[in-house]
Amino acid sequence: MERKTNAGRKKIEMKLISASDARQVTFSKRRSGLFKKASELATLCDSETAVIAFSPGGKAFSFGHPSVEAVINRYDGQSQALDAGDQSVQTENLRELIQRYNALLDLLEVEKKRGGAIKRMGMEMKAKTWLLTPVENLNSAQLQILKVLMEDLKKRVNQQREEFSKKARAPRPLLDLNTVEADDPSASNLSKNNSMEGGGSE
Amino acid sequence: MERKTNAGRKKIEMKLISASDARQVTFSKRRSGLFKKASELATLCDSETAVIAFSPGGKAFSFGHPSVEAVINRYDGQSQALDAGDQSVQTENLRELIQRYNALLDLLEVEKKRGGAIKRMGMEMKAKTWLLTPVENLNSAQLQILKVLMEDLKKRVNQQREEFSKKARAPRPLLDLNTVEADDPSASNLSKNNSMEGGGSE
DNA sequence: ATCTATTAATAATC
DNA sequence: TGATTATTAATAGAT
Repeated sequence: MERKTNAGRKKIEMKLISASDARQVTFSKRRSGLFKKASELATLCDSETAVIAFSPGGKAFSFGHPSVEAVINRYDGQSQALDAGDQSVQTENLRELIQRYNALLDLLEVEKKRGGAIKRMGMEMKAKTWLLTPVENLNSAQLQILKVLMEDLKKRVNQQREEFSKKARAPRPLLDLNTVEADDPSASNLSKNNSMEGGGSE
Repeated sequence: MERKTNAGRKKIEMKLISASDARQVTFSKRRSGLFKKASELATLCDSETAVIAFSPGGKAFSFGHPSVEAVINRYDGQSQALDAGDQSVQTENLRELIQRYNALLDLLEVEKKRGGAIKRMGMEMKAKTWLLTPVENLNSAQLQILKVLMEDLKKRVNQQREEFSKKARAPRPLLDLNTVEADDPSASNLSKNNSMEGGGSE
């Protein structure tokens, strides 16, 4: 007969687990536990909740209710409605959307001039045709590409934001276009942060 | 002696707690528990972790290691190293960046034409000045705005993408410059409903 | 992956 | 809000 007397659970010190194997195992167990807790919180309290955790191997795991994206959007920008659906505020949203969109257009027009030199470096749009298509009519693949483009720019923006966050937490003015105009020539250097991005194998 | 015997813990059903008071209490308790778990995961496994939860009252609570911002950025910006920093692949990145950026410029130029009518709706850029500033030199507030602009477009893209996904699962084809793929052991969709939104005082 | 002995979290109550 | 306590739930260590 086998002895079934396990040592059972023991208390552990709250510090980095040095053994990488054990660390990976613990990560797996606790990740699922954490996600379960998050799920329960969402269920019991109808709370919009999101959890993101990177494994020791660099792989991303996430939980979100109703979705990670939704929670993040709500979190870092009151980006409330804007969705098609709230008939009540549709008009207001439209106005705001137009305003933002135009700002974006102007910004990019300027960037185009700035990038004149870059443009001349031998670039030529490969698929100019679909770029003429209204966003609403793009196919999945095209939208995927467009998404990537957006993320590139967003990333640049976020990096800069982090830099500033360290210095002083911005009051989060959100779309007060009028208030923002003073050119702050406080150029800062990016301080590269992490190393192994591209999804690791788990 | 006084009687200290209370009922103690009991098993509860995993469904929305109808009594708003109890729901708020449960949220508080479980939120702290969730954050503690997240904190432990980060400590034990050196895992970059972030948790965001909105209370029934609509207030946001968050935990992040090393910071919510950092984790989110890494999460939805699985883009390569477009940053200055990786000397090794700098050239490659530059080429790619230029390509993407030009695509973005062209796209938006087109969008500008399309939106001609919109533009005429009485829009005029208020803060054109800072739009001329290189992204690297924008201040925090300006970057915040820029970020919002990016998200608007990204959002539109994502919405469309979802639409297509429903109709026909796209094989996720060409130009997979870098798929932003994160495991989402996503969970259960709860029967969303309960109202009581709106700026709550916590 | 599974299985316990324990520890940790927490529902009910004050 | 904060404690207290009876129980349930999570999980460290071993298989």
